[in-house]
Amino acid sequence: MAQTRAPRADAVRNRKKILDAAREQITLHGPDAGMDEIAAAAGVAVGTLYRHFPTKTDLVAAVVAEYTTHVAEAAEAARERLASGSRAVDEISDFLAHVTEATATNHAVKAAARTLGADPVDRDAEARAGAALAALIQAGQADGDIHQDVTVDDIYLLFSTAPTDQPPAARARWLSLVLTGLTTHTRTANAKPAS
Amino acid sequence: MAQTRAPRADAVRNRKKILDAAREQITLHGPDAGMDEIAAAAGVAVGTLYRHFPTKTDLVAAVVAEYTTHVAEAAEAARERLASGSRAVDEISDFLAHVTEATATNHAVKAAARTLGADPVDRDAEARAGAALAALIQAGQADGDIHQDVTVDDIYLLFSTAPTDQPPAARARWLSLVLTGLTTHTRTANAKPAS
DNA sequence: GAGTAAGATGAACTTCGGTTCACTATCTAT
DNA sequence: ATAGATAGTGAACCGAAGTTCATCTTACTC
Repeated sequence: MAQTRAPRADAVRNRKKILDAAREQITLHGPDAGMDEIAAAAGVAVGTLYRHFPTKTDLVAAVVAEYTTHVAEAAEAARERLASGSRAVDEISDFLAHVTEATATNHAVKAAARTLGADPVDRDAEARAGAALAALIQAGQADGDIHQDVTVDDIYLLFSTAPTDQPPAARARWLSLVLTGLTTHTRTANAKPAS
Repeated sequence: MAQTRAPRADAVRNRKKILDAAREQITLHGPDAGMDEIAAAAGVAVGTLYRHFPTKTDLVAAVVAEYTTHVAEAAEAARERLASGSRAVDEISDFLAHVTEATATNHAVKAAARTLGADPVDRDAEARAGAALAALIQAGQADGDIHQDVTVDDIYLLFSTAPTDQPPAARARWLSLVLTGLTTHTRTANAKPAS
């Protein structure tokens, strides 16, 4: 049952070009980025775009999936680092800072995803991220740095609303305020974690 | 220079009907709510709608303005209550809970405002809300309930991203988490303020 | 190096929703 | 009661953006 033969080389190349262009254009011009614009940016005709992604919704979903995978990998990397003796709170702080940044960049992309139908998020990647995050939280609680009642859902809840269209300074402040609610540290301690 | 004579009675009536219908339809069907739909819901023809609001953006802006005014009034009412001996933290908590609720309801409206051009927010109402909020924060800090470094901008920053499409329980949890970052209280104290 | 299936092209089509405007109805000042 | 401005009506207009498809190209197979 090995029927579907390998995709053509140029098809693979184009798929990547389209995905990159889509991310870039949507980030730049918001959900209003037209299929024509994206195609042009990718150096491809509209028809090609539709061969790879039958609908605009599918295209955006694919872009979001890339992002989700990225977050999952970051979470798992943070957990790995625990083995090297790093402190869980610090890893969580860094991870969340990273996610906040990434989310800010992908602001428009996620907005576009909402505008169309919020879609089949990559369940697998989401699960991996959740597992890694749970381990980090547990470690942090064992250290006495994270409030006992904090759950993975809390993190999701807070970061699903991370400010995206604010300047970097505001985003940093937001992160600081939110972390105060999760950790047992005072605000200054958050800003300058023991090195 | 008293030239513009009083608007006709039916015009005033229709304006209100349109505003109500717009809020309702946008809340219901999101930013996609068509001008035709809104007009129909208001029991009016499209043309009438355009007489009152030359563009869809203007219409949405007007709806948002109503909301802003509402928030400003709530903030001022909270400040008034300080005179009656109520505690500032509690007033702030209640106010923020109220805003979170109101924002959840107006979720789609604000989304619509973004989709079109984020607009001339009612500067006056915003200023009034800011002044009232500043007074509340100051009082809370004097009581020792609110962290010294908290500012009005912090509140704006946090609540500009209040979760809107989450179920009530999640919104309550979110509020609790965020308040922990603002007050000197522990989480349980927030949930059950001294009566 | 043919032959052929997979892929690419882009002009044209369709849909959809905001907006217009010539016309009619209604209110209000005299 | 009447005039005339003010407001309301809704079919038609228009442009934008997603999507299709008949045709041409190109990469892989034997």
